[in-house]
Amino acid sequence: MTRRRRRSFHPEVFLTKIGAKTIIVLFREGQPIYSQGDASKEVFYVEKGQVKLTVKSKRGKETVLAILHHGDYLGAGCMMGQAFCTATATALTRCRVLAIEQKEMTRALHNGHEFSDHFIACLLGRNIRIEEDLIDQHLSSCEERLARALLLIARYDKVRKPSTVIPKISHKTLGGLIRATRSRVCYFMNKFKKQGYIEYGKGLRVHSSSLAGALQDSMFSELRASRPS
Amino acid sequence: MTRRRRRSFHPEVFLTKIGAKTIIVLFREGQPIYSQGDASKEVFYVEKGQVKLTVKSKRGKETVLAILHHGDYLGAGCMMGQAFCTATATALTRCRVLAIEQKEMTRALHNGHEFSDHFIACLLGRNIRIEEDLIDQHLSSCEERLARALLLIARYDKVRKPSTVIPKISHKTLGGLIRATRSRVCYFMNKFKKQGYIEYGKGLRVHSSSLAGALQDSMFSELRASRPS
DNA sequence: GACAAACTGTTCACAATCGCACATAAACCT
DNA sequence: AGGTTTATGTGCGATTGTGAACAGTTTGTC
Repeated sequence: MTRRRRRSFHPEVFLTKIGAKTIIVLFREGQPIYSQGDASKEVFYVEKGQVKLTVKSKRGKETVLAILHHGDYLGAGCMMGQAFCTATATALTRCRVLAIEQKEMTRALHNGHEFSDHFIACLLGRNIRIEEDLIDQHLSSCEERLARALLLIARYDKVRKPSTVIPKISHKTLGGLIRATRSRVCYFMNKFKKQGYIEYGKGLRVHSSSLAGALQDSMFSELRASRPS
Repeated sequence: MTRRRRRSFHPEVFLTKIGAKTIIVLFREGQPIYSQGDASKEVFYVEKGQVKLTVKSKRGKETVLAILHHGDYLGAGCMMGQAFCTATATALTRCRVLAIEQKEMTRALHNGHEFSDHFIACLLGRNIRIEEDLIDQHLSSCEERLARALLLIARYDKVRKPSTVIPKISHKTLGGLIRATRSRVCYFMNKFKKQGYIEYGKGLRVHSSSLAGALQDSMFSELRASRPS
């Protein structure tokens, strides 16, 4: 499967080199980076940490669009002239984020092709990922979706094997992510726990190789092997 | 809302200008453009017509990922080094498609910034659209999803008002698109018909303004106004 | 430590949706 | 036309998922 390699390119370094105005912002756990409805005038690049993207409907229901990691861009909509943020971005962990004004971003994209290549690769990667999420929604059962979500979050952790620790992600958040109610998530989490796929209480540990068993004959059964960055 | 404007840029013209090897391919209604599992070595640009993107799971279930129109790119995964097509692309109508080899695509992206700007805009637009689809999956009812799907397909038709004709899209296809069974789609289609939102039998006509009423207090209630290209 | 707030575990009645089955109806060969 | 295939209309039992409730647990704060 295709995962982004060549982390040789560092936007921060490049942007500094060409003298682009950027600001490094640090966020504490739980702090909002931007909120749905805010004016959107800058793009954010996640250098470290995890970010939760949520959307809430008029009826008050809230859902989790994605969990983003280092190397992902946030709020790119403003590059298309979107005046307002369509989602809320919240730091799930301590985050180090690069804020880049739309103008500066455009300038960087026009300075050689190094940056535009990088940005295109990011967009393509994100594209592929959201499409997979959509496919998952359509073709997988609730249980499979949860398993996949856990595996995908786990793979972004520092400790690689045999089990990885996941930061604070509540059942409610997971429910929003996989389109299920909290009680449903709770039910399957305990099922996974009994089966020894995960353990929790004081941090969550995912045993990727065994949890991957839950995805055997679904799409995404290859999640076992691959690793990030 | 943001919809792609400035159709002033024509990939075909640009690619010819820089002497890139491209092939224009014509497809008949129902003809496959590429199939899930094929080697992916080229990107396709839809110049005219509508294309259905489908994915089928190991268990044999099939779902519709998207319906693409003129101005959309297909199979961009190969730009990220994906060796195989993850979906099947089928022409829904007569189509005029530009096939661009991956190498040529890269070359074009590095020739000035006109093309890379255009491509980035397309990717961003597609990104936004898939994200909306995902949000729709999470927050809307089956009935709302169907209404939205019909509105989105209708807006790409030539005849603009007051009602637009949609080409051959079966209930099964619609079901795949909105994550619902055929019988469910049939039920709501007849409900919409009774309410006078749509009419069909020998081609489908969508009365956008009234059908939009079904989306009043959902997200996407702005679908009424905007128009494509 | 004590209190409040947020998160977790579990249950249950009920609504939405699925997966069939069957009957037509329309479209497509030859 | 006749026969085949494909699409539509409709009903129904089985399944899945919802939403609300309530109790227990952890976390954060003063």
